[in-house]
Amino acid sequence: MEILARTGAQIEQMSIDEAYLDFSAVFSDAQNFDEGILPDSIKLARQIKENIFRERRLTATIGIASNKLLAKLASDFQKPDGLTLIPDRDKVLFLRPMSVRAIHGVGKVTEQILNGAGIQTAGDVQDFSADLRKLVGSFGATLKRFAFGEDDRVVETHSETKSISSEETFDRDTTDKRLLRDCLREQSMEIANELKEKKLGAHTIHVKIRYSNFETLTRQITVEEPVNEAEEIFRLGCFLLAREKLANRPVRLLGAGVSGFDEPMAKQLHLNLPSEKRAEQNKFVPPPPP
DNA sequence: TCTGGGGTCCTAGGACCC
DNA sequence: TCTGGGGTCCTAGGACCC
Repeated sequence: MEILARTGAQIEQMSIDEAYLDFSAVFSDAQNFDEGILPDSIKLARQIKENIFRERRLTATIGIASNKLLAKLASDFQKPDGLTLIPDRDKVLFLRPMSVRAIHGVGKVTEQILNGAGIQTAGDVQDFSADLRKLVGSFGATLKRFAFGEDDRVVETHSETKSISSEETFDRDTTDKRLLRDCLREQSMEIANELKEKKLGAHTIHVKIRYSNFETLTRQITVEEPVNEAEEIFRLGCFLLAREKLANRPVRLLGAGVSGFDEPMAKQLHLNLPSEKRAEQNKFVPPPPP
C-alpha cells in the first residue's frame, strides 16, 4: 500500500493485499481510455510490479481497465504475477465467454438462479431479452450493465465504518457459561478499543450465535445513548443472550458487534449534556451484570 | 470442503407516526 | 369507530465480498 501510495493515484484499499487505483487525475489530459490512458498505464503497472518485487520480494498481479468491474476481471485473468489489460473496445467480447459467477455480485445462489433460467455466461446475460428483475430483483439492472462491462462505481478513497464486530469459533461446541462470558468480555473489549480509536459511539449492539448444526442466530438491541465502553457492550450482549436463552444449547460460535454510529455532531451534543439529563434520556435500562 | 473472520448491502415484516 | 397511504425505525436473516 505504501508503494501504491507513491503513484499519486486515488486509492481504495479493498483488503490487506488488494486495492483499486484510479489514475484518471494523473492522466487528466488524456482524451480517451484506449488511446490516451492505456499505453501509459501499462508502463506504470510494470513500474509498480518492479517496485514491489525489488522492495518486498513479492509478486503482484495487476489488471488495467476503464472501471472497477473490468479491472478486477483483468486481475483475475492471470495470477500470480500477472498483468492484464482490457481495452474498452474489447470489453463486451472479453466478457461474453465468462461464467456469470465471475461477475461481481453473482455468488452461489444467484448463479443457480441464473443457470435455472438458462443463463450460464455473461454473454447469455447480454442476450437475455426478458426482465432480469424477475430473476434477481433489484440487482437486475446492474447485472445487465455489468455483463456489458459497464460500471460507474467510483474509487472511494475513504469510506466510513458502518459496523465493528468480533467473533470466535470454538474448538468444540460448548455450553460452558464461564467460557462464553469470558469470550464475550474479550470481544467487547476489542470492539470498545476500536470504537475509541475511531472516536465513535454505537447505538446498536448485536450478538451472534452459531450452533453445532450451523444454524446461526443474531439478536440486536438499539439504545438511546451511544455506547463505547467494553463493560456496556458486554452487559448488553449478556442481556441479549439471556433474554432468549440463546446459550442453552451447545454453541460453536459466539460473536458480538456494534453499528448505528453517531454522527460526530450529534455525539458532541450528547456529550455536552449534563449527566443527569443523559440518564433520563436513556429509555433502555441496562440490566445488572450476570 | 463439513465449513474462519470481518465486513457491506438488501429484503421483509412489524411498530409507530401523521 | 374504522380505515388509507406514506414514511421512518427496528429487527432478523441472508447473499455476497475479500
